[in-house]
Amino acid sequence: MPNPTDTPPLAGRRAQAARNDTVILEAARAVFLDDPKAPIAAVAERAGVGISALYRRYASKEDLLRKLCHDGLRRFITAAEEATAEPDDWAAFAGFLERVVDADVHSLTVHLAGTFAPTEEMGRAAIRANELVDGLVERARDAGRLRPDVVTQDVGLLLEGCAAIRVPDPERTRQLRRRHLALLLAGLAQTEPPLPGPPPAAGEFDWRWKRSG
Amino acid sequence: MPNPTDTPPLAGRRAQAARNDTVILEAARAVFLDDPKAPIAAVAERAGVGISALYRRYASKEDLLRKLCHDGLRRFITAAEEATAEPDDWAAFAGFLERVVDADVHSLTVHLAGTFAPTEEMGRAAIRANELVDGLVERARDAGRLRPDVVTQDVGLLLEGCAAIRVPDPERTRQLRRRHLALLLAGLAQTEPPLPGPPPAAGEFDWRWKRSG
DNA sequence: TGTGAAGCGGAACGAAGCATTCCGCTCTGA
DNA sequence: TCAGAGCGGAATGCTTCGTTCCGCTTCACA
Repeated sequence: MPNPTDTPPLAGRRAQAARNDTVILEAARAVFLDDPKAPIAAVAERAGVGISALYRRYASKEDLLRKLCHDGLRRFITAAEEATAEPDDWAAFAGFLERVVDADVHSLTVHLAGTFAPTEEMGRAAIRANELVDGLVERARDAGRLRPDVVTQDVGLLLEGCAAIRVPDPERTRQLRRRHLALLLAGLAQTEPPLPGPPPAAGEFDWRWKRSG
Repeated sequence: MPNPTDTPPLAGRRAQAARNDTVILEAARAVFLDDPKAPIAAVAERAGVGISALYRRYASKEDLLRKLCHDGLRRFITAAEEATAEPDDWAAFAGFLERVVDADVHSLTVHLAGTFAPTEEMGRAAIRANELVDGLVERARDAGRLRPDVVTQDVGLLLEGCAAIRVPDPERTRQLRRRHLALLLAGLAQTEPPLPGPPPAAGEFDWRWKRSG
């Protein structure tokens, strides 16, 4: 095995393989975002590679799905961390939502749930993500910019709503979701009328992660 | 139990069959609402009947789906008509949305789209539905209660967002959707900040109705 | 320049899921 | 009494899909 970090050749078979790594991942992302139940072959086709190029990298479809979801979770956390750095409390909160919607990250983590067995590390990442969102919500609420009857779990619901909006063109999808989000943000900034019903609770969405979905 | 001397027999085989008509329809509604790609057998099981009871009534799965969607469209129109009768412009608009969300009608008409060939009558019904929603939007907007940059197509998007929220318990699902809707309504009643991006256009969602979904 | 194998394309395979059909049974209703 | 409406559910034939396998190409290295 040659050292991968030592003057890596950028052309030839190896380079092509390295390039395929990302091409495949991007294709998988696009395909499963479009249809979480898409066949493996669709990913291969989209990536412009054969099926064996996929199976050389991932032991099974579940493996690929897990990797994809884990990446999505990481992106989610990055978005939350970046937003947290914003000094203005409301801008931090709103900016976070915009980032997540733009990156289409919620679909990745949620619509893929239940199609694979999550790792322990993903569990930890999920907790971390939750803490970050919690912080953003609390800040915005304490600053009086966010309605007081909103809880952290509302954020997930709200992202779900945005993720549901989809048209064939990805860029147009992004625009429409932004429009929807703007509407929600305008509602979140109000204090009246109060939100009806019991607020969503912490474990109320864990069922998603149970197998066979 | 024998029937009193009445012309239509309400007990016996015939009555059971008549009862099955509605039982099957309700089961189908519940099952396909939960999973638009559910197998026919799931409907039969839920209804507590055999498969042949289904095929006696509908020539094919597509037939059943079409009937279900058409019914949903009718419910949608009824909701819009009832809401239109409300004198207060905002209450009419908000009440319409609440009705549709409560009846879970949007999922029926939209998530099933593309799984069957629509009839001409359904096309007419869709136009009628659109006109009704248009009227409700215009009224609320002219009354100054609804933000001026909202268009009729936004309503579909917004219902889509609500329909995306789901938990295993139907009643809890309804509650959470109501909560989400309340947030949206609070946003819809604001005028600032304006909604970003080009508003959704009329034919922008027709692709749903093209086959093979 | 020879060679072992990494990397790959895509056909082949086997399992699963599903719409639809079919067979035989049970009652009904006249 | 009995023809048949109504029905349950196994059987059928097809499609879809995950995964494996085979043989070819190309590169790294001697």
